[in-house]
Amino acid sequence: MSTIKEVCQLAGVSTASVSRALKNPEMVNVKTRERIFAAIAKSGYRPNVLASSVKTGKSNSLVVLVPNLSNPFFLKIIQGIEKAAQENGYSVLLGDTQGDPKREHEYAGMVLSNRADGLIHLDHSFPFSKSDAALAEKVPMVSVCERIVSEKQYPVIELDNYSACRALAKHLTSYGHKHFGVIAGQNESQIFRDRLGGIKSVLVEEGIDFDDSMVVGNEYSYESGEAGAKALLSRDIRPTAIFCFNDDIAIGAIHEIKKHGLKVPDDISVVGFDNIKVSAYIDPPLTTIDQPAYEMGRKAVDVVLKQIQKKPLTRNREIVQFNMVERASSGAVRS
Amino acid sequence: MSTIKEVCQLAGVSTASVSRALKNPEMVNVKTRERIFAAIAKSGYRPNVLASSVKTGKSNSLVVLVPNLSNPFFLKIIQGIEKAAQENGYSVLLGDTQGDPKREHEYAGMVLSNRADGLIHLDHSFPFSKSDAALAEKVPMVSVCERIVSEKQYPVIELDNYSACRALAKHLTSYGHKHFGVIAGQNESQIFRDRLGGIKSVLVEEGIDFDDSMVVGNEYSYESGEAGAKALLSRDIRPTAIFCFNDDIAIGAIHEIKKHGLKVPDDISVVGFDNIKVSAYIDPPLTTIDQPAYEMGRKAVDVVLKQIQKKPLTRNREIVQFNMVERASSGAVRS
DNA sequence: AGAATAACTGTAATCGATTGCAGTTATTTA
DNA sequence: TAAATAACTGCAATCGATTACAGTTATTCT
Repeated sequence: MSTIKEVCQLAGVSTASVSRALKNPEMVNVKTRERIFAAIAKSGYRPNVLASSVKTGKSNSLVVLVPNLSNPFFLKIIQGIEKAAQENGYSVLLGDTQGDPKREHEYAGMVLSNRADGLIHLDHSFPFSKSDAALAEKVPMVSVCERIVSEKQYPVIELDNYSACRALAKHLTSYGHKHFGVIAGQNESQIFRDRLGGIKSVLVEEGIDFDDSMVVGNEYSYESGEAGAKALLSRDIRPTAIFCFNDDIAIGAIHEIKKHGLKVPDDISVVGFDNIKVSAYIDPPLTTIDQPAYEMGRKAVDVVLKQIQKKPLTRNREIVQFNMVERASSGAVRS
Repeated sequence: MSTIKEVCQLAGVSTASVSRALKNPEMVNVKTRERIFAAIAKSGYRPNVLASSVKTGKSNSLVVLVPNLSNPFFLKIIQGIEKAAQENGYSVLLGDTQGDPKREHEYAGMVLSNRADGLIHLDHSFPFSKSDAALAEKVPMVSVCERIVSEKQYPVIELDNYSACRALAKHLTSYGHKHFGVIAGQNESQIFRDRLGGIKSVLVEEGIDFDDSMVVGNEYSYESGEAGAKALLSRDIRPTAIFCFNDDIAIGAIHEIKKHGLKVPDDISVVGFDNIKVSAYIDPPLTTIDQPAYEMGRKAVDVVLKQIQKKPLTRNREIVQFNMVERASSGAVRS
């Protein structure tokens, strides 16, 4: 690997000029500039970005914490993040935390050790360890989907989960459903409260009874969907419609329901959340809430970059639009 | 952000001792060490990893090039990479290339500019630009699934695609199928040749006619699966079994077949490749080849780390085991 | 033509670490 | 107890850049 010095030698100039030729070409005379570029080409010189980072104090990287890389919904967000980062000259450090606080601390620490300039978190946990909490105060950090629980209110890109679930609930009640089940994901999160709140608000309006024993599940996975459906099907009053808090859960639930010889939506309607791609391809195609995941990723980058550049944020919570996608997994209740 | 100097002041020692206390604790007396750690704790000091990287010449990062982040199979590989990297003190820089050579060059360039120490490529293209080719000679690089096309033979972690497809083909011929279709992914790759070769070898043995007009598709996606199935269904002699070169394609194909009012597997058997998680949950569950994606990711890290540490590689091609998973999407041909 | 200004370029300090070498103190050994 | 050795510790050079400042040359203005 050749360094800036070798380029100097070849071009007969100082390191300063080489550095300027690359960063601020207009500062150096066109003739010398050409000589420098020729030397760069000949030597195969590549600036050591780490060295420059030490001097400038900017690593031009963002670290992204993902609770679960298997979830295609997160992936779509990450794609958006990655693209936006790249367009802004940033690179993305990926941290698959599996929800493990130790791993979160480790990855979050990258911002403290100058490996990254900012942090995008796809979860609600405060990712720093208690001992790092003070240092974390001024760290550029955004969360997507979930609000981070901490004293300081970090910016968040989120959906109006309450309204989205109201839309789903209205959709189902309009079909005449009266008995509902819910298969949730993490049930200590704000998302959980918002979504369940949205559902309940509609049921109250419609005068439909609902109690929390019909809420099961605590993980966003196919398996949890299967287990949740199994549990709900064994109830005395079997629900005729099930809200699943993401599409993976819904896919698992549908699988289980069919295994019991029941039909979706004839016997039970199922709705999901996220609108991952495969949801349009399963049988029956899934009614769900479309979240603009890619856009959310891009927005997260915008926000964290603004923080890094110490530009003011117009707002601390960015609400993105949802869209209910009606497909064949939901239908009229069978009389 | 406090630096090593502040810790020195607090502890009353030189920078050398602080550095040693962190990297080689046994080199410094236990009493001073304690003083240093106390000072570190008090100041909230975090070593600047970039500064240390400049000195040591190691960034402790790997860059991973992914042609398509939406593919859950790649994700599983990435999970393996990420975990193994983390265990070895490396972090992962993610590059979603979308198969675009420009983006590949850009990400591959990270190794040349000291941002990363090695490169894991999930595709077959040579990721460096022609102008960087010379510099790339000694870059630690591995590919997973696909062999990189270049003069130099880079190590690869791959499956015995030929044998895997032979297994699928035997499975289908044993069910009496005689008319086959293939929906492929990229059809200039080694994978394509190996897989098609495997299928054909069995058909030849069984005396079954097959010609290349029954091979369609050029992308690993649901849409391509749909389009491919549509094309195959319109043929004069409709295939009774379709090989799909990944599970996404198979899912798209099944969707399309059902849309035509046909049944899987009664009318048409469909087999996939990869065994992504959702394949067990679709209807009918997919017969496919299980690839140990997570393990492949881990192995890729092993190999690239060996290259980085200039340890000898035992072999240049690591073949991992496949496993045919028989599910309900394949069955006897209807008489 | 001489002065003022603009346009380049180089010197050297700096970023925040790591590490070879030498110096100091403590511990063994004879 | 003196000499030899081991165990620490600090000085200062170094990694590969960036950049304030000053110095030099070229251009413009009166």
